Amino acid sequence: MSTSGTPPETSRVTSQDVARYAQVSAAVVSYVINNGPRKVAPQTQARVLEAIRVLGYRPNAAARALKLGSPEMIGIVVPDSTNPFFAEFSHAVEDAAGERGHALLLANSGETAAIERKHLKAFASRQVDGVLLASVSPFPDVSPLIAAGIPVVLLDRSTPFDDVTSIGVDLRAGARMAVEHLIGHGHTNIGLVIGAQQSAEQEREQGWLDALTEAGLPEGPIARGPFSRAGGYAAGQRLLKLAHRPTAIFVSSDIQAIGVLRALHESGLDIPAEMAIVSFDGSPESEYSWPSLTTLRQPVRSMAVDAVSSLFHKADSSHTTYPTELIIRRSCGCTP
Amino acid sequence: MSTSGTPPETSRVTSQDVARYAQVSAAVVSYVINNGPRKVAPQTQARVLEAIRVLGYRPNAAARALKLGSPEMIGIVVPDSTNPFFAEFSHAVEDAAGERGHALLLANSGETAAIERKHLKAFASRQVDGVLLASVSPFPDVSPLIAAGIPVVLLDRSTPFDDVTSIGVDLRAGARMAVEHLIGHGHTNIGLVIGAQQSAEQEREQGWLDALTEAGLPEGPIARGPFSRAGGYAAGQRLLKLAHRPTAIFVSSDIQAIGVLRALHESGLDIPAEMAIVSFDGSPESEYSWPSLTTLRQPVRSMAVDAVSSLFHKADSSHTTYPTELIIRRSCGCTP
DNA sequence: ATGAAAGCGCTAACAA
DNA sequence: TTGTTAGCGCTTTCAT
Repeated sequence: MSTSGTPPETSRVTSQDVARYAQVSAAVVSYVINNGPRKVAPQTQARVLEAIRVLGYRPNAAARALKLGSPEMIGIVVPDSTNPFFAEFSHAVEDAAGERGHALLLANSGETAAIERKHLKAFASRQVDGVLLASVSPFPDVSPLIAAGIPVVLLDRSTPFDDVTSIGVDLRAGARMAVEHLIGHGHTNIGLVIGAQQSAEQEREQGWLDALTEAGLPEGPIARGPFSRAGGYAAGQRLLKLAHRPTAIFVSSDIQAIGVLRALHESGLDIPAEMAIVSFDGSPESEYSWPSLTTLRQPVRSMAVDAVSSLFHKADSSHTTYPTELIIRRSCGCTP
Repeated sequence: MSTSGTPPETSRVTSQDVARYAQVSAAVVSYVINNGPRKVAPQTQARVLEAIRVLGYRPNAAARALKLGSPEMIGIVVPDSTNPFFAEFSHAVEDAAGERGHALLLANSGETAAIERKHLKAFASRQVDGVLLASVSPFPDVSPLIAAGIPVVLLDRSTPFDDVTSIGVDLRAGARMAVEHLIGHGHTNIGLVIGAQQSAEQEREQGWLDALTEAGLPEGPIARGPFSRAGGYAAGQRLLKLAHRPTAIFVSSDIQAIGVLRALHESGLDIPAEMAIVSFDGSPESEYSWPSLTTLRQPVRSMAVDAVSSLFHKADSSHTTYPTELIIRRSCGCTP
C-alpha cells in the first residue's frame, strides 16, 4: 500500500457515513449542517464537523431538493443574454439569488415563443423556486409554471398581464420624454428605430408618437429591425437613404443605437450636429460609444433585486412601474 | 359547484397518479417517458400518454436527479457574465448544453478567488454533470469538483494546468501577431493596456514584448487596469498623459479597448492616424465601435461547443489550443 | 409486456 | 439532546 495522494474518491460520502464516523445519527448531522431545527450539544457538533472535514463530506443537493420540494434555484429566461441589458439584469439577479443561497439557471429564448415555452416547461419540471421571464410575447403562456405553483415575474413590461406579477418601466412615458428632449432641441423631423413589432416596442412607438403629436409635429420615419447592433445598423442605413431624412432619431434600445451610430459615422454625418440621437436602456455600453449616448436609463439593478424578492415573498400579483431617468450625454446635442 | 377555471393545483401529480389513472404500474410510466429501457405496448403507451395529458403530469426533476445521480445540468463560472466575451461564451454554452437536455447554471466570481471557490463548492454539492471555469487565478482550486468526480474544463487558458482539461487560444502568439501588425504599420512606440496582473494577462504581455524585442524595438509604456470599459478608459488616459506618448496601443481585450477609444476621442486624437489600436477577443462590440476595432478574434462558439462536449466525453485531461484570427478593421490604420 | 419493490440521500416528525 | 424512521418521486432490477 502506497502513501500516495487520495484516490479520486467519487465522493460517495453520505450523511450516514458522517453519522457513523461521528457516532451520532444522521438526524444530528442534518441538524448541524442546517443549524437546526433542533439544537445540538456543542461537543457533538464539534465531532460532526470534524467528521465532515475528515470525510470530505458534501451534502447531496438533489436529495435535499427532493425532500424539501425545492432545488434552491431560480430560473431566468431572456431573449438574448448577450444583450447588455439582459446581461446586466441577469448578473444582478444572480447576485440577489446568491444572497439567498439560490443558484441561477439561465436560458435564452432567442426571441422565439416555442423555445421560450420549452424552457418554461423545463423549469417547471425542475420545480425551481421561481422564474423571471422577459418574454418575446406580450401574452406569454406561463401556465406550466402556474400549474406547478411556481412564482413568476414578468420582466421588462410596462403593463400588467393576467394575474402574474410584473415589473418594468413606463416605456411609453419614457419614450415620450426622450422624444420631447429632442423636440426641445428644435428638431421637427424625428425618426424612430425600433424592434420588429411585438409587445413592448409598441409602447415606445406610442410614446414617440405622443410627443410628436403633442408638439404638433408630423410623424417621422420608422425603421424596424432586430434588437441587435446589426439590426440598428441596418435600420440606421435605411433612415439615411430617405429623401426627407430626419435630423434626429429616437432609438428604442442602446444596442440598436450602437448600430445606428455606426451607420451615421460611415455616412460622414456629424453627431449630434447633423443627426441627434437619444436611446433607451442606459446600458454601460451607451456611456462608451462615440459620441456617448443620451439615453433613458432603466434602474436595472433595483428592478432585478426587487424581482427576486417578489419571487420569494410571492405576494398577490401586481405590476410595479419603475422610474426612468434621462441621462444627458453627447449624442443629443446638449453639449457641443 | 361552479364551472370556473381549474384551481391552481400546485401540481402534486406524481408518476404514481399517472400509473393509477392509466391502470399500469409506475414502472411503465417511467418507460414511456424515457422511451425505455423496456418496451411498452403501443396501446398501453397511448393510455399513459393520455393520463399524463389529462392529469397535467410533469416529472419531478429532483427525484430523477437523485435516482440518476445527475441533475442534468452543467455549471459555468466566469469573472463577469456582463463582459461580452463571457456573455457570448455562456450563450453558446447554454445552447450546446441544451442540445443535450442539460440546463445551465451561471455564476459570477467577480474576479474574486473566494467567491469562485464558493461557487465551485456549491456546484459540487449540486452534483452537476460538469463545470466550465474561467478562473481568476492561474492556479484554480478545483479540488471540490475533482473530489466529487465532476468533470471540469478550464476556459480561456493557453497553458495546461495539473490534470484538468483546458482550452483556449495561444494568447502569447496572438498578442505577438497583433503587435507585429502594428509594427508593420511603422510604429516604434507601442503601448500596452492590460489587466491588473494575474494569469493569462502575463501571456499577452509576453507576446507584446516578444514582438517588440524581435523587431528590436524598445519596450513601450504599460497601463494596467480592470477588464472593463472604465478600466480601459482610465488606462488610456494614463497612456495619453505620458511625455513620450506611444503612437499605437495593443489592448488586451475588446472591452478595455472600448474604454481606450473613449479616452482617445476625448483627447481629440485621430484614430488611427495619431494613435492606432489593435485589441483582443473579437467580440461583437468591437465591430461597432468607432472606428471599428482591428482585433484578434477568438473562436468563441467553437470553443464553447467543444468545451461542453469534452465535459461529456470526459477523456483524459488535455489542453487544446485554438487558432486566433486577426480581423482587420479601421483602428489599426490599414484603411485610411 | 408489465408489476413489485428497493433505494438514491436527505429532512423532520415522533419517540425516547 | 439525540435516535428511529418514514417518506420525497423517480428509475430499474428482478420477477412474472
